[in-house]
Amino acid sequence: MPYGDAMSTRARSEERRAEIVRAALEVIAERGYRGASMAAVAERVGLTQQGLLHYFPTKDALLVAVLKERDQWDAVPDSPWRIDLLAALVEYNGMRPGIVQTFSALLGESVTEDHPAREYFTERYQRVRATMTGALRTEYGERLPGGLTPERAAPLLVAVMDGLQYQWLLDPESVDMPGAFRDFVGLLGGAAGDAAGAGH
Amino acid sequence: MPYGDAMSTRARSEERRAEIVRAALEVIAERGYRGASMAAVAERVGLTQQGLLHYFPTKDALLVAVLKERDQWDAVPDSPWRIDLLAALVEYNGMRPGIVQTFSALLGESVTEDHPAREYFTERYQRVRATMTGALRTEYGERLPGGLTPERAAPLLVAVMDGLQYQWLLDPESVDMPGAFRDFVGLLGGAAGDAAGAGH
DNA sequence: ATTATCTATAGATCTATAGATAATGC
DNA sequence: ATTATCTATAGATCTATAGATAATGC
Repeated sequence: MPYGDAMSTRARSEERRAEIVRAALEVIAERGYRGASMAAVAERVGLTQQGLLHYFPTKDALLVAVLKERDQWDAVPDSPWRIDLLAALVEYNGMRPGIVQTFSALLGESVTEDHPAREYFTERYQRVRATMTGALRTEYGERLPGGLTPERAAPLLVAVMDGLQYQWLLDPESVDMPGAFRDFVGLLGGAAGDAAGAGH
Repeated sequence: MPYGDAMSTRARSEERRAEIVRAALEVIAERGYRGASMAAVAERVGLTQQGLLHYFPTKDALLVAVLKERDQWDAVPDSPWRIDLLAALVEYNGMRPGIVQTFSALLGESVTEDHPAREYFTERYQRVRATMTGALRTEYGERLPGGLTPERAAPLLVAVMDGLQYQWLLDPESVDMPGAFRDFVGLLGGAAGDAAGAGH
């Protein structure tokens, strides 16, 4: 029994799959999806390209697994998200540039034609905007600063998260991603500081 | 004289180059940079791939020309930008999804390793954040809502612009990019509406 | 002379299929 | 039987080089 334990074939297979998905996340972070080759992923787990195809019969099948992984990752339940949890998530993301890079690269590619992740991101954003709308309403009620409603603030919240990721990935020294995100939350909360132009 | 006019060889050459760069913008919008082939660009201007290499001897050389084009495009002079001009730019961008898609795809790819546009975007963002800081200071002075300074608001402004582009490209029906951007500007200006949680 | 293009082609990759071999689990 | 891998390989691409041909501009 070369594995030295009682793991079933099925369990070992699942573990191998997970290992492959992790490798794929890395390779996509480095080269994007279109630039990632099955051979590069295979090599990273010590398989030949054809051995990898035993687990994921096409490149797209592997991408699907990667995207599923993401959904579990920062598993935003459709239910209640709190804004302070969001800030904590951004803080946490600041400690794992690899994952952030994988999905920022995928998001960027996804706007190109026929990209296999396009539908995934489109639907994900609809869902996330709805979730954020709910979180904002719970936290701040119906009226936000600037005369905004939760519906109108939600896309901004999402945009800030994504946009900051690009600036931070390109230049982590110059951009304090979690700090900037808290700044934005403060803006929505109408926190301290002055109203516009008041002081000087 | 097959061209029927007095255009010099040099001028015709320049025109051909411009034509090629336009084609490259399209192909990159459709497939990203890594996914774009020189042959696809060549075909679009009615050349063979090798004919194209006469004008741009490598794929990277063509990318450099594309990025230069961009700098002229929304030529943000290092000098004064006004916030209302920014809003107008976002409005204008809403009418040219092709260009937005080209550069959103490039930005996404640029975070991957050894991407030939990485340095370009890193430097561009440093410049743009500085420009925006100046514009915010001119417009709103030293104190912004939420206790922000122009320095801290600038990365948020940039992030909102980029992030909204992705949401809008993926789902133009659901996202009013220019409207959302104006919402954000209103937030910075401390416009109408209530302070946090005031009403309900 | 220089410029604009073309044909031919080398040399790398890439995805995916076919089919073999060995080990594992009923 | 099923699962895990491998070798071999077809069939597409891709970038880039070499070298020819024809037209343009001193």
